[in-house]
Amino acid sequence: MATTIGELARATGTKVETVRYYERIGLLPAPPRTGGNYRSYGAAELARMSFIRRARDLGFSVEQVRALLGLSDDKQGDCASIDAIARTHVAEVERKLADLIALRRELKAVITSCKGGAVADCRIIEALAPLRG
Amino acid sequence: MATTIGELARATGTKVETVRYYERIGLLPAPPRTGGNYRSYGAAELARMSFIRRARDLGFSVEQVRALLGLSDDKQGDCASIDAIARTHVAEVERKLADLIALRRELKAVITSCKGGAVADCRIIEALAPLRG
DNA sequence: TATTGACCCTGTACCAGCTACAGGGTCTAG
DNA sequence: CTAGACCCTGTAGCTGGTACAGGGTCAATA
Repeated sequence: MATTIGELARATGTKVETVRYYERIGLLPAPPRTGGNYRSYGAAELARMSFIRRARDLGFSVEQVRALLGLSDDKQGDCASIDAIARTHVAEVERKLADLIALRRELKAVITSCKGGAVADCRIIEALAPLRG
Repeated sequence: MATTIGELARATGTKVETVRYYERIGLLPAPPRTGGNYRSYGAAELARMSFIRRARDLGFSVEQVRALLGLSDDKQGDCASIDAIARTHVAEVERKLADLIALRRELKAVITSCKGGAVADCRIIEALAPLRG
């Protein structure tokens, strides 16, 4: 049943160093050790690590994951706080999305019509340095 | 004509510490100093700082900005390398954009239908912890 | 003239979220 | 019995700044 840190990492698609890092910052509890001082993980840690990994993949910050874990441990608690964290996060994602779309538009405007001439006539450089234009 | 670091920062929409940081990492040359050891900037530095600021705003990395500055200093050089950097960057932006769109789709799937019940029945937590489902 | 307050200086430490060593120990297969 | 894959701790590095601490300078005002 018990797995090593390497197996846990492989099973959750993380790196060994990352698992140790999560332990250090208190996301993952310190597991028992074997005689040779190896970390020995059970099913609960595997589930917790999967949860962390999935939440991180979805872009939740480490602090948001910490909050989600704390809230999810309290089974009697109210789902509303969890919902609030998720909605805050989706709002952040939508803001970033809007920023990137604006950025792409500007970048494309800058890039148009470089015909490979000399730098002195480069439109990209011109577009980047409005004070010289 | 000569401006202080504070004026340069205000004129380019940066912070004083950031200007000093750019000098430290070699993006902006170290300017002459006044008798009181204050940095004294001229028009060239202002133009360079504007360029840096605009390129950073457009999401170019510091190393990309460094390369663009190096290339743009060589007026006889070929515009093609500049074009390549810009196209690489726009490709990165489009990749990030696609990632964020996928992320938003997944997040929204996770969020649907939280009715404010107990955490034990929270669909968000369920969606995040596939191993428990 | 003295003193405030806004500005400037250097140097260092800190943020997120890992990642990459260095310099060891342990375990397993051949 | 030895090679190699794995594990351990601890520390330093990455990006792109930001935030002090502990001072110095300069212009205006009382």
